[in-house]
Formats: sequence, C-alpha cells, structure tokens
Amino acid sequence: MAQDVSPNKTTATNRRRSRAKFTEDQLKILVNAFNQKPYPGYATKKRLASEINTEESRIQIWFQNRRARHRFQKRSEPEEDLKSSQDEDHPEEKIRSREDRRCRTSYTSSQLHTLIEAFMKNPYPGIDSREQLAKEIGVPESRVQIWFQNRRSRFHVQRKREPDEALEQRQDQGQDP
DNA sequence: ACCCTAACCTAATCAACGA
DNA sequence: TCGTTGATTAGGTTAGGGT
Repeated sequence: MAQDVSPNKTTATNRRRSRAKFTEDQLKILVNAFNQKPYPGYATKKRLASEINTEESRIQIWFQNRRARHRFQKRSEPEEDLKSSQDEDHPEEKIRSREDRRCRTSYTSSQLHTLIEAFMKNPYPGIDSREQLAKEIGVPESRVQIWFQNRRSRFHVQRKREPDEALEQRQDQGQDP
C-alpha cells in the first residue's frame, strides 16, 4: 500500500531494537507456558521474564507472535484434533479468571509534555530515541512504545473524522490517504 | 534466494481514572 | 456516568539471521 509515513530508515535514531535470540532452554520454557496458557497475565509474564532472564515486553511480543502463528496454522487445518487437546474454554469460567493486567501508568503533565513534543518531531521513534525518552521521564521503554502506538492510532482516527475545518494551526509532513 | 520469526505497525476493544 | 487514554488483542508488515 502507499501508506508511507514510514521511518526514515537509516537514521540511527530510527533503528529497531536488536533481535533477540532465545536459547533452546528458554524456548522450552516459553512453549511450555504457552501450551498451558496462551494468554498469560502480567504476573505470569513477569515471572517468565525473570525466569529466562529477559524483559517482560519481549515475553509479550513472543506470545503475540506465537498466537498469530497458531491461528494461521489452524486455518490451514480446520478439521482434525477436535477433542484430544486439553482444556477448552467454559466461557464463564474464562471471563472470570481473566488474568491481571499491568496496572495503568499515569503520566504527569510534564512527562506528557515531553512525550508530545517528541511525537511532533518524530511519531516513529526508534529504539534509541525511545530509550532516551524513557530515561528522561522515568518510565520503562515499553510504556513509551505503547504511548506512541496509541497516540498515532488516535491521531489517525481524529484525522479521518475532520477532513476539513481546523486547517489552521497544523503542520504536518504532507500525507494524505 | 528462501525461510523463520522477532520487531513493529494499525485498528478495535477492554478498562482505570477523573471530572 | 461518561470521555479520555493506558493496556491488550487480532492480524498484517518489515527486517535480521540462518540455511
């Protein structure tokens, strides 16, 4: 698609975080945990993270990717396997036992100010920028990443809503759907 | 070249908190 | 109670590292 607000590549500040390589032991623990609970709560992710010595955000990403892969496979093989697997959700039971989320981060107005300013300069900060920002305002880098994701998403939505009007005080880098 | 998958993205939705 | 916004999800894309 021609939707390229994309990061300006080679700029050092837009680099991705380096790719993790899990050892077999680590993978074994992750896969095992996944088979028991594909939707772990925050406490579980935290525990796994310290167990295999990585960050909680890596665990989160790993589970997301793993679930996606599984769904894809299931689509290929719609039949088979019906009952042999363990557990299946009793909806009610599952909803009740919805695991804990990470508690909501609340930002001070000065932290928000810093974030917003950075967003206006570059809505797609790379790992280095995010880490620096995180250090500056004293929150984990993963929270900064989530903040940018939400901000971008809502920025896009807001834009669709108001095609015209309020076209006065906006400087954008020229992009139109 | 190709494959696998971590990293990253958007859009929708859940849910905490304050006015 | 309701709007704002942080957290989580589905589902898709980008890119690093191994073959």
